[in-house]
Amino acid sequence: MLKISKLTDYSTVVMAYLAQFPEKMHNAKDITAQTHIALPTVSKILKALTKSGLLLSHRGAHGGYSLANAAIKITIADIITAMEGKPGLTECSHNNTLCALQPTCAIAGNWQTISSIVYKTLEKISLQDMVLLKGSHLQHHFNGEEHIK
Amino acid sequence: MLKISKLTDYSTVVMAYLAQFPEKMHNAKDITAQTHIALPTVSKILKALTKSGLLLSHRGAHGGYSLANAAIKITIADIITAMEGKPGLTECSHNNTLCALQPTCAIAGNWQTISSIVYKTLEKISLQDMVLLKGSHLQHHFNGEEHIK
DNA sequence: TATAATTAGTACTATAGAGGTCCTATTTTA
DNA sequence: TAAAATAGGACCTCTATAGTACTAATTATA
Repeated sequence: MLKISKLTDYSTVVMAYLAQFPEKMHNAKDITAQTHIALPTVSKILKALTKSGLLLSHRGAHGGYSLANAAIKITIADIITAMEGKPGLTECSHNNTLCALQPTCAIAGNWQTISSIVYKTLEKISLQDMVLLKGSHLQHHFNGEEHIK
Repeated sequence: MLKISKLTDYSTVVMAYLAQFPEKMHNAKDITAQTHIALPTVSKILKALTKSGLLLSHRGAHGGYSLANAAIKITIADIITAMEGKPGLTECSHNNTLCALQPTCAIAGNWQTISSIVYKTLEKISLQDMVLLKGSHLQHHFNGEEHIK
């Protein structure tokens, strides 16, 4: 149902936690304790986010992870992209050659457009929005700007 | 990667085809021939869309399917909802009780908001947009309205 | 009224992908 | 040198999706 994966979902939880103490270094065990996500899962997420450049890692004793950028510069779109690759609603949103229907499909171009609209929407929501503003404020944020017309 | 399912994707192709000849009745075999989607799959899709009220069906000889409403009244959101249920980006977008993290999850409310923003975006795109306007026009349609701010 | 055409409904199977776990190597601090 | 962490895979299990097939019900028409 137009879902992001559970891992991606968890990633936003983890990122949101890290964003609350941006200057501090957090190790996987610490994050598990705070978020109640299983340790191996947290570990997997942290590795993926690091590889994509959203987190910085530091090995060894007193090592851990921290945000690579300010929370206001990191968007929901960034997190989804890091975990799942660039989002596209359909196969043909990226790769025109994959779909067998392509030659007769009248609407392929539209899906690329729609995907990009959704992506831009997600790019407008920062990690900071998630953490500081909490639910209702985010709502006003968008309503106030007449985001959806 | 934030995908809709293949069946849903096909559904939009089928709906778009039907919308090109709204007054005519089309049977499953006809639609298969035109869209190049396998017959059993087309059949499955047509049944689902009928059950959700997007299509009207007529049994027996010379029976078939036709749009239940004008193409301009049917939105992409309608089609996705018909095939997959109301879209929500995360588990907790609908059901607050499902997620084990809920008590400590700081961002659940935000996902509900974001899901609803995405949904509203998809509600703004009609089947008519898909069929008549074709790719580039749809783009202008949204750019012109400064849809994404 | 019989027949052919067509949808309705249900049940089944196979496959891919997601989620989750664990092990070993590497790096860094103290 | 030892302990504390992350890095990087390998691996397993389970679920949901996609696709298929079969039978029943309905309708037009000859």
